[in-house]
Amino acid sequence: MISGIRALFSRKPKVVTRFAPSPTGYLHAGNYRTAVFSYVYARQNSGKFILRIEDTDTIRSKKEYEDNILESLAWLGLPYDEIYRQSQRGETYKTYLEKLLADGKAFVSKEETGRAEVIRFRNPNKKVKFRDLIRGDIEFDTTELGDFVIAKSVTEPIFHFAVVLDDYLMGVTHVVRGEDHISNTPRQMLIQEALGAPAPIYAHLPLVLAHDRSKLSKRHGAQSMTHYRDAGYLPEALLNYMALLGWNPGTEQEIFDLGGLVKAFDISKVQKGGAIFNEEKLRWINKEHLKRVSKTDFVREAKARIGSSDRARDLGWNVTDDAVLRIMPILVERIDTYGDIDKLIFAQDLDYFFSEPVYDAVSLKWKGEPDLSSAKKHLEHVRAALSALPDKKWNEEAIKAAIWPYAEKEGRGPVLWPFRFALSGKEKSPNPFSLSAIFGKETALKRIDEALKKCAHANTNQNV
RNA sequence: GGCCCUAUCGUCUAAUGGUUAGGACGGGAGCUUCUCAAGCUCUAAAUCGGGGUUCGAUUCCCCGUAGGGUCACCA
Repeated sequence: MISGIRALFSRKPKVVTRFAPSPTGYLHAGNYRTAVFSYVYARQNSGKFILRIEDTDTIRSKKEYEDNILESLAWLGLPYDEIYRQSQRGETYKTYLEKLLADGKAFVSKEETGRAEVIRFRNPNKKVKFRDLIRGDIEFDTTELGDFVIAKSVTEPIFHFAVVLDDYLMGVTHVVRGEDHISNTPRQMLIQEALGAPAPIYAHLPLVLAHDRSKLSKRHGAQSMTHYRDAGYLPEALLNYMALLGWNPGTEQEIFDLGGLVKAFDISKVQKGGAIFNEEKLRWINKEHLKRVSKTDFVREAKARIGSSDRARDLGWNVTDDAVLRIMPILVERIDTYGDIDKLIFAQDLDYFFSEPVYDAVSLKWKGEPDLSSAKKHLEHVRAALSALPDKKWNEEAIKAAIWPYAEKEGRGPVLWPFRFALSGKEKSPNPFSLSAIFGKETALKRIDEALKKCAHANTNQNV
């Protein structure tokens, strides 16, 4: 009773998970997904999420990698409640290592290779079993492990020892990690027992695979998360995609935000087999999230990309918030990621929004027509119809209504092609009604006038 | 090789002892406002093999096979 009340007041979370990357490489899809599942599991149980930098390998650990991991997690929106670095916990490891030595549960061993002395664990040689949240019961015979090494010296613990002690001391209740750790689990449980620590609940996630079905790793097919950021992916799309890789809600819903994920996630429904990372699907999910991005966010990002492009500089574009906002619908339907905006710019598909089109008069000619007389006639009609349209009715629907009956009568191609070409100067572009609406009446009419001038000019030249 | 894990369309997956084995991405075809994009509709595409158990197995069991992981004084 009393202890129950005390527990109530100490507000100790009943679930504590951790993400424990070693800073020996950038954060990539494989370890990111482990972080996602670990984080979501903690959140949905009102638990605590710990970030622990496992930098006991002083030779391979690098500050730049730690920075990359922290930066990626911040961008992806997975805040941790506590952070630890194993390199700062030397005293703690020393204390417990000495205790194990004193208890005879570990011993200093003379070596023939490597360094002269290391600390080995005295293996009780027994069977250990545990119930994995994802895979069910797993049993190992630890005899084959021998007296394995747990530290190079009392001040230099290695992975297995540091992990077990830290999880114990930090109160980690659920260890969510990759399947590649399944075979590490028995020896870690042996260390727990020697330390008198309770065994946490394990959940071994299936691996994220490269295209050849081998484990995704830094040197094998994995891109850093910051790479996806720089390529213009949305963090919420990465979160959504990675959550779906190895898990699904059992419904047909595929688009989730973090809150939805926390609600729907069920660790027992996590897949057992590994899953290949598929960028095509990621792109699709990114587009779905892009459609939901606020105008403000979209304009900020798109404006930055367009404004800083070589094309904008070379052609002297005036890239304003308003201009970007007007072309937002066109952009959204043409891109999967913000990075695709750069491709549109490079392909010169945005030129006509920011500068006057450049083209030859002959391009105005609809296919199969002998000369520009038809184009000229239709453009004149279109110009008159548009010019008669009041300013306040200058929107896509009204513009279409003003032109459509005429196009139906005269032929859509012969009318619409020169109309659109006059506005964009491109073989491929959005339809002339959208373009007119975006450009505004003055610019639209001016461009048609320019096209008409080209027609006249071409005819004159022909006559001479 | 030892130990461990896994096995449904190309990919991510749903279903569960009884379904025409469902969805999504990608592919193909068609429709839509000239071109493009987007959208919509349709379509091809899967239960690794062999034994059981069962009236009936994709589902349960066994054996193969395949793939993966792990066997460090890395994590």
